[in-house]
Amino acid sequence: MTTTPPSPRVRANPGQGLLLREEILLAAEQLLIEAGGDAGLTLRSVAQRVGVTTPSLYRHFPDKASLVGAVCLRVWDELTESMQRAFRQNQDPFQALRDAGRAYVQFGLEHPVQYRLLLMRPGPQTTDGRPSAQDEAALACFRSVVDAVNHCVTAGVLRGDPETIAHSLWATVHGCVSMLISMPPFPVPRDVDAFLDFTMRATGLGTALVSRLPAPTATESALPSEFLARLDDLAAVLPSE
Amino acid sequence: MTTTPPSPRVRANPGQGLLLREEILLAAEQLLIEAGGDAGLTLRSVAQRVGVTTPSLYRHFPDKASLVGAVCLRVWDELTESMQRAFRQNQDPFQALRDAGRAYVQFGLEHPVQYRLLLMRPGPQTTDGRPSAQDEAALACFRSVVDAVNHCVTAGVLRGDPETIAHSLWATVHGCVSMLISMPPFPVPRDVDAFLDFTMRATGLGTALVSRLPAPTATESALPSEFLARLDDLAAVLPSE
DNA sequence: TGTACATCAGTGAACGCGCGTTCACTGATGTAC
DNA sequence: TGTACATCAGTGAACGCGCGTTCACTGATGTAC
Repeated sequence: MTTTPPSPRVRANPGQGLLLREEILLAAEQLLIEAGGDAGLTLRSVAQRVGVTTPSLYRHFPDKASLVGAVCLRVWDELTESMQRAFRQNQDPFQALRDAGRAYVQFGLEHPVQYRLLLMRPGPQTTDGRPSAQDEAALACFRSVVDAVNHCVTAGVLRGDPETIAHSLWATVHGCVSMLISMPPFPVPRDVDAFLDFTMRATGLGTALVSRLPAPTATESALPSEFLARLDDLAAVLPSE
Repeated sequence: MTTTPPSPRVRANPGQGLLLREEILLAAEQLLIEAGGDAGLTLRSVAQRVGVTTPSLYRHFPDKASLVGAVCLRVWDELTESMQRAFRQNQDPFQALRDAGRAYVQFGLEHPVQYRLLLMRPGPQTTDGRPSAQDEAALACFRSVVDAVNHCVTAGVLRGDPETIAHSLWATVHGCVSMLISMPPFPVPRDVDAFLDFTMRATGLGTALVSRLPAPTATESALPSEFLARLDDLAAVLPSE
């Protein structure tokens, strides 16, 4: 956003280092987007964008990984907030889950580089044994989804283990985002909205259905005609607004 | 696999360059796995593993990207083959789709680095305008899924646009794999198999259900109690083996 | 009120590394005459 | 049958680049006396 020109920078007073830290984070995120990922991000470019020399960044972050990590932490908070907004704005817990899913997808499509940074990185980016601040932000985000699923269970819309269901729902929306922003070398859906609506409805209703099936049941093979006939009946019951 | 020791290499005769090309590809894939991705792959390491000097690789591949691309091409073929095996071995088209999905997930979990290379790369890796050999291999893989969906449509199990449905199903299994191999900083499912079974059943049955709903219908908000009651009836119809 | 000092944000120059890639070459082979 | 030659897989040394990071420094500020 704030394209600070490389004007001669006024030196911050002692104790005011946080201001520059803030500017560095903003510039880093912006350049992350331009570079398409952390591999393409350069400390030199961050320093230049802020209007400062490169070693100066080391007053605020011990190394490049920490800088990127700090950006990620901030993005996690934004993602969590946009989902929790959906939770707050819905009375019905199933509807809340659906809107949160949409918020999640929208966030991913609007911030593909950041999304990739949070959720599509190669390995477990652990620096040491215990969870980092970034891990905790991610965990908080996941927990809020588990809570929302739990409300559906309490309301009788879903059944079963909330954490497993949350993982399943997350995997589906993550698959949608991931597929759309990674542009694998085969055709992108002609109608992205139709694709998203279809997938999210199928997952939502399918989860409601499957969570009602006896838990450790053997997997169904073919779908019998009686089942298909009842599916047709069921479709007629759903309200169309 | 074939850990060729750095023994003094016998020079191939003119016209036999393909042998070394084959060895290079094998070594490259192995080192790709060890390095965790193409960013960590080094031409020097490939050459060393094969037992040859680095510039020698340039007799077989114009640059590093081409070498990685050639590995990808091969992996696409393996993935396609493992899914088509599932298609061939099933009479019932819905069951075929389910088994293909399982084969897909299994492939991804067993070859995480390669999977990431094929389906989780940053941008459209187009060198020029027209599709590369890798693009065509990916397209062939996707087409085979569309065909399988089409069989389900013909059999009356699914309804609607096969390509949209294929995208939707692919997104779901891709989400599962992607989530499991990327290890985002929140808890991995306690029981991976239960998670996978649940997700794939929900998607399969949900897709069968939603494909029966009037196509461009408004989205359902809350699930009415009548719908939930019928879901219970429906669950009783499904055969358990 | 003036002065010496500690603090610390930011500087300028450079190090050292590993990488992809290039270049002129070598030498064993199959082939044409 | 012998000889000159074209072919081409592989070599050895090096280039040049951009990167993260380090180091000794500078100089404006607030504060203690």
